[in-house]
Amino acid sequence: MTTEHPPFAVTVDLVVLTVRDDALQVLTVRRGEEPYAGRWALPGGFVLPDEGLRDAAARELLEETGVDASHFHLEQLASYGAPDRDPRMRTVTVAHVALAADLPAPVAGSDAADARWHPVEEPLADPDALAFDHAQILRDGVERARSKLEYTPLATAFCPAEFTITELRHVYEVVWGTTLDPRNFHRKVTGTDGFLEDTGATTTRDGGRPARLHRLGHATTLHPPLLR
Amino acid sequence: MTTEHPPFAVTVDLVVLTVRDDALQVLTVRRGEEPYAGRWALPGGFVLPDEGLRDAAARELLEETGVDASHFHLEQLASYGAPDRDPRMRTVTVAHVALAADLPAPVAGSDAADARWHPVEEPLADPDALAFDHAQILRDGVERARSKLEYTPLATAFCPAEFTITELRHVYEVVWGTTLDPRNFHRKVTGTDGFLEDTGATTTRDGGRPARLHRLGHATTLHPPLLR
DNA sequence: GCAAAAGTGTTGGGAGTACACCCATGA
DNA sequence: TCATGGGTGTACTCCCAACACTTTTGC
Repeated sequence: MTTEHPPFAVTVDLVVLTVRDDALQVLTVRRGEEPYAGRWALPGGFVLPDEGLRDAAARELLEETGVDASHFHLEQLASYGAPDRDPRMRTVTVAHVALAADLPAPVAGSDAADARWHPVEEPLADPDALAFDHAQILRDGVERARSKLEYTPLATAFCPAEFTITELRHVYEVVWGTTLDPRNFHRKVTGTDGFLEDTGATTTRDGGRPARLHRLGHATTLHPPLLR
Repeated sequence: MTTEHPPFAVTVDLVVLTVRDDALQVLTVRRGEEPYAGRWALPGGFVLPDEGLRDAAARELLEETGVDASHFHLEQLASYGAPDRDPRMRTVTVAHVALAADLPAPVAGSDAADARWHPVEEPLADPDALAFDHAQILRDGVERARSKLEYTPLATAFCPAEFTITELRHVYEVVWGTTLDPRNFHRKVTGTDGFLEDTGATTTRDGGRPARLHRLGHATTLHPPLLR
């Protein structure tokens, strides 16, 4: 190491995903300041001097959604630091992905004129749909979520604490954009050790015969995985 | 965003892995300066003012090994930014993983008193074996490499440009710490479309009947994956 | 010839798929 | 009784692990 330490600004940006209205949706904020004033962007902000990266992401999440971050799955995605990614200064952003069950309506933050859920399809198709390099970050975040559904029980992060197997299947179908055989899906997830825990309760909220309610079991990875 | 931009130092650190002497080994440098002077650490250094993150990692790799980074597989791993991870200042490091075939002997860099290959076992077992939080970074990097072998053709990055299937199998066995059936492995990798390309040449460098030499094919992911 | 490694054939079991079928509720 | 979704049974296919066997070299 040399004695020079070029100064950087370090931010966190968040890809907050949920399943709403049979679509995978991402939380976006409308920027109130230059650059990109009036454009949609991912929520995020500067890391504070004595704050860890994950803490900063959790704080931003709380500020943007008004809900305690301990109710989310939150993980680091990747860092983006192209020299020209922010016209104001040299900035490195540490992007995170958060997965959430259906949330209260988002609240506008201090420097966001508006906050809204958007289906991911449009910004995924248009690289200029979001400010900065946020379209690329969104692409990477969505792909992370899609692949993690294969080999972890993370689909449950999109569900309420207690859920039916059909609700879980809907998450897979929406996130992957596929259809799955309900019978085989049922057998597969109930047969994967540690994936689901039967609460004993039932519900008829989906119509038809009462469905058993489950909660997340102790597994952290799925053996065998569910493949797209 | 507010108008305050706390200053950070941004560095890159490298988990450079190779297969040598039937072991997975990592490139380490002995630190010449405080803090942690005399301790082993991962190679790395500060990102320059007009340099991208990947460019910085490639430059450090070149400085530490003396070999052109275009001959490596290099990918971003994760970022580490705990407020107290560097006693000198607030530092965020963007860790990368590099996978290499057997290399020329490492060269000591400008601020590294010594550079050496180490089997990964010892630093993986001892959290204090490396300076800073580098033992954690190494753990994450090794796990990344192990899992990527399952669903990408990345094992070839540990091989010379042309290699036999037995040499490829040795990579899997060493990185995963398992043994694999030579006959089934052979059938599996030759049957996975795009994994390998037959050069037509043969070699007897492994002894016994001549083995066909292969190079990496056009596949970027493995269908189906090879499972540990 | 013998040892060593390359490569092929065969077989049995386990997992995924497709789909028939029955169960339990609301209307 | 009918519609709707929950859940089980079954047969077929395909992949894969296990291992016998043949091929081709160096010594």
